[in-house]
Amino acid sequence: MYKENNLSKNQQIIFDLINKSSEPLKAYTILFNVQKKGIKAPPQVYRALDKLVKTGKIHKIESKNAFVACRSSSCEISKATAFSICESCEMVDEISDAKLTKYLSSFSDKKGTKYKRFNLEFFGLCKKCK
Amino acid sequence: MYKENNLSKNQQIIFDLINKSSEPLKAYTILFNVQKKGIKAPPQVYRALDKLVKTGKIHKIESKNAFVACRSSSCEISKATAFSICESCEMVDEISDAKLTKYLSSFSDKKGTKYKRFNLEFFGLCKKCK
DNA sequence: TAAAATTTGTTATAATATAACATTATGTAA
DNA sequence: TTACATAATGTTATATTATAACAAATTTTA
Ligand SMILES: [Zn+2]
Ligand SMILES: [Zn+2]
Ligand SMILES: [Zn+2]
Ligand SMILES: [Zn+2]
Repeated sequence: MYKENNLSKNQQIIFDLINKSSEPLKAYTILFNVQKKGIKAPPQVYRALDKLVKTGKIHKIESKNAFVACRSSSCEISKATAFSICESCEMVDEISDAKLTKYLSSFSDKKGTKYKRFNLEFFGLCKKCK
Repeated sequence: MYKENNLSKNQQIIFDLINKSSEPLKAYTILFNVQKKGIKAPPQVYRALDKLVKTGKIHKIESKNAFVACRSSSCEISKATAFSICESCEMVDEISDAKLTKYLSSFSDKKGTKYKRFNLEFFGLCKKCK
């Protein structure tokens, strides 16, 4: 049962829910929505979320404590994530921009230190809200 | 009493604590440390933190739910924040890099949308931990 | 000095996340 | 196949982070 893809039962249920959602989902929203499928307690949700984040299938929007499915090819197992967040309607889009990714991935600070991962969150108004 | 600077009593107490700290402080760590000064309950801390964030005196490190004093001149009331975060020792430094700020402040996505604010968090190992 | 805006104090509770432990399922290799 | 290791699950309880709601005091503005 677990061989066809690399997700376990709970991971698949939770990924499917996040993946079909048009907006970021919070852990307890997820919990309420999967209780009918037998996932009853917070640790089951958080464990699946942790794994999905680790494998890059989803990302956490840190400023919202919410999760979205990865829609980008350039984030490469979550080493380089960028999002646009609407301050009015809460919409979140993953930004896939090769130049931006390259610029930030190769960024080094004044001491010459390079970083192995970054997360960038842009805030503003989306098209609908402008 | 509130005229000499623009901070109220609780705001000043909490700002002083964060400002002299070498690491990000969490709200309940702050609460514990200011109880001897008469700040006894979470809302008092969170209200001061909200105001300090709004006025740009401190920033929230979203990935850590913790707060640091602003050390940059280029973030201009928190429109453009960037941090380096050590994954080992939890150290956080605010990055002041005019080119980076300019690049991201003028960034527009594929649809031509510009954003009015961003927060960037870099992760890696600091000098001590390498 | 009166009105408005801000800050404070306080209690209770909501929302987010993890610890700890027992059990079951799955992958690997002798 | 059996034995072992690893990963996933189920469950209860609890820790951590954050806000609601309301009353009172302080400060600012006019
Ligand atoms: Zn992605
Ligand atoms: Zn919007
Ligand atoms: Zn700053
Ligand atoms: Zn370090």
